[in-house]
Amino acid sequence: MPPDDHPPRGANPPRGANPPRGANPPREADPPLFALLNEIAIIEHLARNRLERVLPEGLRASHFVVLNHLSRMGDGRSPARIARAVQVEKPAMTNTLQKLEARGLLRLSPDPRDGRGKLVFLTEAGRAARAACVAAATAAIAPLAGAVTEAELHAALPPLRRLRAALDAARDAEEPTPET
Amino acid sequence: MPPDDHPPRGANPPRGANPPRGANPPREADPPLFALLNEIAIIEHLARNRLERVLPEGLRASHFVVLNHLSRMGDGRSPARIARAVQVEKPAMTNTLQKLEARGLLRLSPDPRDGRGKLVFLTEAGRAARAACVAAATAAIAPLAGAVTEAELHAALPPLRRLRAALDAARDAEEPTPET
DNA sequence: TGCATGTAGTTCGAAATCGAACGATATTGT
DNA sequence: ACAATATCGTTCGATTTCGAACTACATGCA
Repeated sequence: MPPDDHPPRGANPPRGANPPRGANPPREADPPLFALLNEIAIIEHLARNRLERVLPEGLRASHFVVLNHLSRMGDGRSPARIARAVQVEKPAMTNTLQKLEARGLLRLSPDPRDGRGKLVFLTEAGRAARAACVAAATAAIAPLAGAVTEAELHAALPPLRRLRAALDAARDAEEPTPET
Repeated sequence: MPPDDHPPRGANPPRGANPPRGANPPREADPPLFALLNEIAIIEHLARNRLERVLPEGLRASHFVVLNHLSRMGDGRSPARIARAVQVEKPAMTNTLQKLEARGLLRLSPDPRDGRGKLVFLTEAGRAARAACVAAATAAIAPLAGAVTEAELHAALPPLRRLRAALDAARDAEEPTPET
């Protein structure tokens, strides 16, 4: 969701000249939840760009997320489970895992308990790459520390977690289409 | 930036059996700013999916953002200016505007004051579509109102705006590579 | 047991986004 | 006036993402 701008007090419809039918003036502001999601969309976009700039060559944010997930939550998990956890669809996870395996950062083995399934394991190179990514990311967001206080972070996190949970719940409650 | 999961207290490395080399256990938690950006990434992802589900057929979040921007900030702006405001690259904006023009939601005319430029104007259908989108989006996020209080929203917004500004500034300060 | 249904991972096609590069026009400096 | 430089919108190629559909295997129920 590429983001919108914030509303400067007096927007400037191009003055002078008259383009076909003329420019129309601005309108009112957004409701607070709208504004919040807007800001979140912008931040996500900027943060992802910044992250991918400092990541090792060719590593994408989605790759880092998988490495980080496996490192933090433990590996030996199935692709489907990882996909659900990091909120991407299965084909995207297939693609991501193939790229990471081609780089030697993880290994896929068949699940001995489920003939359909696979299990994902980090290699040593994978753990090292994850550590390098974390270091790079940490350095990249260090300059932002001055913009927000620790207290604000701790205050903002719980509501955002609730918002996330509500969005998650709202999504799950969308499948049935009972007739009549 | 597809998101990571939150760390449940005792992660469960698949017990029983021994897959090739065995599953490795989880690690420690993330620093708060990390966690915040993580949460933001998840929320953005879920919110965008939810938004696109309720938008009129074929309309994407990026399209809505442009319609909303023009309606709120005033139209008669150049594509490049819109692109900067909503944080997408120029080719993406070209694509978005072409799609919207094909739908008759806006009109592109040459800039009388700049032979290179164009100016973007909303059509009546465009304003109507924007209103419909806003209504749909408002209805879509209504169920989330219970998850976060108005006070929390107002408390969370200023730090996020500062974070956004810091990210924006950090991005601009990345171009020069002065030698020696 | 046998069949229906569900899930795992993959393939396929469509769409969006980005970076790089290009022609056209503006602007700036000398 | 004229060259150097910057900006505008676009095209191109590569990459990612998604939804739908497919095969293979699991699980539940008669």
